[in-house]
Amino acid sequence: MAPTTTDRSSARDRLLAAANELFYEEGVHTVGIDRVIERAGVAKATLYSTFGSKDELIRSYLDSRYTARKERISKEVASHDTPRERLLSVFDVLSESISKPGYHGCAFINASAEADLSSPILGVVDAYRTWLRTELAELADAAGAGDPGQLARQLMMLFDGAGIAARIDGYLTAATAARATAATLLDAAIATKRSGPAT
Amino acid sequence: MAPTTTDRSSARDRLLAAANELFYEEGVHTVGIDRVIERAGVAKATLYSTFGSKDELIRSYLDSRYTARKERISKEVASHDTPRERLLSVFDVLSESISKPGYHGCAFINASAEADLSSPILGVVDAYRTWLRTELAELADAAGAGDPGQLARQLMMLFDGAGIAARIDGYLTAATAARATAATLLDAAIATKRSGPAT
DNA sequence: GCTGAAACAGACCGGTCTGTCTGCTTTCGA
DNA sequence: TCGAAAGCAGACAGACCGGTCTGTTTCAGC
Repeated sequence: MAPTTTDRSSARDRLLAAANELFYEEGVHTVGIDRVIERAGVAKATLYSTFGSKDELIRSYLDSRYTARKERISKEVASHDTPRERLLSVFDVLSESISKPGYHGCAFINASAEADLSSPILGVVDAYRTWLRTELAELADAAGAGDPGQLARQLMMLFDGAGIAARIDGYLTAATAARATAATLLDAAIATKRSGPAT
Repeated sequence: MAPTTTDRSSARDRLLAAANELFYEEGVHTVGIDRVIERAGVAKATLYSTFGSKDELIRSYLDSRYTARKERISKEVASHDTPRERLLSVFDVLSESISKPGYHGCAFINASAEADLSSPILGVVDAYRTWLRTELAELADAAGAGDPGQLARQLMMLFDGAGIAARIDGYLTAATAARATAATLLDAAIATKRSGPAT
């Protein structure tokens, strides 16, 4: 039964792998179905019997990236002990992504820039961003930030901004700079807690 | 001669206005030529005799936004006296943009997400971002930052990140939050100057 | 009033897109 | 061994794309 499972899922997996490469590198709108099935070595009919539509393939592609990223970040966070290091380590994952050859920015930001307002992919984008923001807020709380939600928003801006700078400006150490900046903001957030909120 | 000038430039201006609305709201790749000329009330041949290609129309659209934004930011900066307020006022322009109905993120970030690597629009995007970064660095220097270039990079990340959060998360006060965060980073950068760079 | 430049409307072309459908081949469980 | 299921290749339909071209209308300057 293992071979059966392998065979049955291989078409789907190969399609997702091909979509992951092509959609991420060139954009979901630019890449046509024909190029995806060609790279996957799969018939067009198989794609449509498996996913039903291109939109659903795109959604699945983003969903698989969401799952992978969630696991990667969770694993990195879990590998550190102090609350401070756990919070800042999220930026280490970004550093890793950026340093990989072929980095082309945040897949979710890119996809949402191409999608129209009614696209089903926005649900996945929202799920990813909500998860990350919540995670950052929890880590910020554990690290002693005065207003964890506010710090999480600030770190999200740094996180997204670093990805943009790396992609567009070729600022390859953006994530390292963002991490250092995050440390500064964390210090300020802790100081706020000690002295009480200003105003 | 005034009427002549008006007539001659009106076709071009109407095309740019239509492109500005449609390309910005729905993406340069999604919107076809036919919809642009329909909204502009211009014949297709006129578009091609004026701009030569869709790519060049897109480039001109971004260029006009670049010019307008440069003027808007310069004007806002000039309206303040203290170096600190001049630096932070850049985020007030972002606040203004976000609060306008139909805000759809940074046009340059969106366009670059849709473009392939050889697209002529990347030149405009790069020109805009280089200008903004340089401007921020000069303002940071005047405000007494220890490392103006570094602070400018940090503020760029906040600036871009706030636009992303506003567009995707509907975080409408992102620019206000980014401005406050920028003030924190400015304070830290000034403190660094006083005490000398930390290692 | 006439001329010529410019903008108009819209047909048209080649190409590409998503999605469907028809055979042919392979595979695998009973 | 056999038959159902799944995958393969590729033709096909219908829509839409960017871009070209033809013919008509408008209007400023002489």
